[in-house]
Amino acid sequence: MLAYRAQPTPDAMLDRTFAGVIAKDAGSLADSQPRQVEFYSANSQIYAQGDRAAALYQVEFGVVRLFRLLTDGRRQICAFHVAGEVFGFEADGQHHLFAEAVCDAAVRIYRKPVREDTTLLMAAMKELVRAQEHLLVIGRQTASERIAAFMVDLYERLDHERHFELAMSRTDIADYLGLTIETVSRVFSKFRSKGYIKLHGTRDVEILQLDALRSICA
Amino acid sequence: MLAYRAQPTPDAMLDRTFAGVIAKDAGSLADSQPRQVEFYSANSQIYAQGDRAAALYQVEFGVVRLFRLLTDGRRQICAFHVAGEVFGFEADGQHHLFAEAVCDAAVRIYRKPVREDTTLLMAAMKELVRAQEHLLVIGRQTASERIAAFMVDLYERLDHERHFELAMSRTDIADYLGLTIETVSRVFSKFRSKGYIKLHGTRDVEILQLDALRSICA
DNA sequence: CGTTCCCTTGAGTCTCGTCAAGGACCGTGG
DNA sequence: CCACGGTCCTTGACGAGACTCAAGGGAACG
Repeated sequence: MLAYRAQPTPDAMLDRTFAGVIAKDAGSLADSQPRQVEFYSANSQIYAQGDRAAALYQVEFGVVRLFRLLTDGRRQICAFHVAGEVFGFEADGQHHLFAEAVCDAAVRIYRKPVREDTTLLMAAMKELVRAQEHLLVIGRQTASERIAAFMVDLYERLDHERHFELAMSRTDIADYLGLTIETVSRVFSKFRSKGYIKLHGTRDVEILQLDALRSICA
Repeated sequence: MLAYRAQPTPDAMLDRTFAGVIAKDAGSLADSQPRQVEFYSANSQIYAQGDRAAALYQVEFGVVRLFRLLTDGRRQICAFHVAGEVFGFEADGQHHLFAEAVCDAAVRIYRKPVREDTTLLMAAMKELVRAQEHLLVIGRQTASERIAAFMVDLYERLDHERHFELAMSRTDIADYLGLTIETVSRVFSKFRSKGYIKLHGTRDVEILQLDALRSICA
């Protein structure tokens, strides 16, 4: 039987995706000295959401979970990581996730690793953060919460304009939020009847009560 | 009213996250000549899942959707992208998502952009691909499908060992898959009673019918 | 003016969540 | 060795939220 707690053999580690990449390219991550291995007992915290991010982490043994929290305690784990895998990517100097040891674990820490050309990397990490935040939305939120979050996200991405056109169909919205078009339509109607939004046309939306939508997002 | 279809002003573009990064750092992405802008009419495909990936894309105007498909047609949109945003990241030379224009759109294409030190970038993209695949699981799959996918994923990450220990609690699994612990427990029991798995202890799992689990994943 | 596509609304169903009770496992201490 | 308490897991009954199926409305287009 294979146990996560066991330290993997060097060979096993080389088989693993990230370990392979890193081991084969000793000139980059490995250069980010000082290297350091830290041990974490089960359920102890490695870093918290909001912490300043100044390192990358590679699992030596054990298992690590990355997760986000809603204010009411609902939790969405974005990933489990086993030996060899790298985590701790961030886009703006702070962590957007919590990291904890699932069982006793050791983590190798690469401090200040970002000496590389960061343009692409930053864009990729931005994309990653977006995906992880979206995981929380579709994993742990109700239909109303998802739609409200969607509206607020659009508002913020579109120059804080309260009145905008939806480029996408109800089907697109449903597939984005993990719902059906009927549910999307019903929630739009509910928000309209409550006065949160106004629908000038099916895709022509005006936000009337932004705070109401924000508070629904939880 | 703000319409996605309108071409953004240069100033507006500079405000946007990725555009800002790229415009300010003309020495990197911009060097990846030849640069090229392509137009796509509404609902036309930009690239398909499985296509060889050899470029990055930046939205000039319009909206783009990135999505994955299940064999039965269920679809999960992972992201919408508006003017200035960059997409098309991949981890192993091929696209893991479909990209389509939501409405008429233009996309600037940066071919063969990856001259940078790729170690970190590859790790970040691997993480991104994982998050996007997980989006499909929790956005569009039933409880049984999620658990089956989870078991198969563990099997494949743990050296194809059919007998392994779960490092994580039922609560962790539930939070990872967007379910409750009761539902996780019920599905485990169902799989056990159908002979797909054997539970030597609550966290000591043996896969008996791997093909059955795979076929459940859809 | 008719057709088509997209969206809305309603009725019924079902999956999954909630609440509650009980069982298994484990370390501690007698 | 066994009793005890705590934690984690399982199982059942019930209910709510979202899905399915179906019908109809409305805007765009020829």
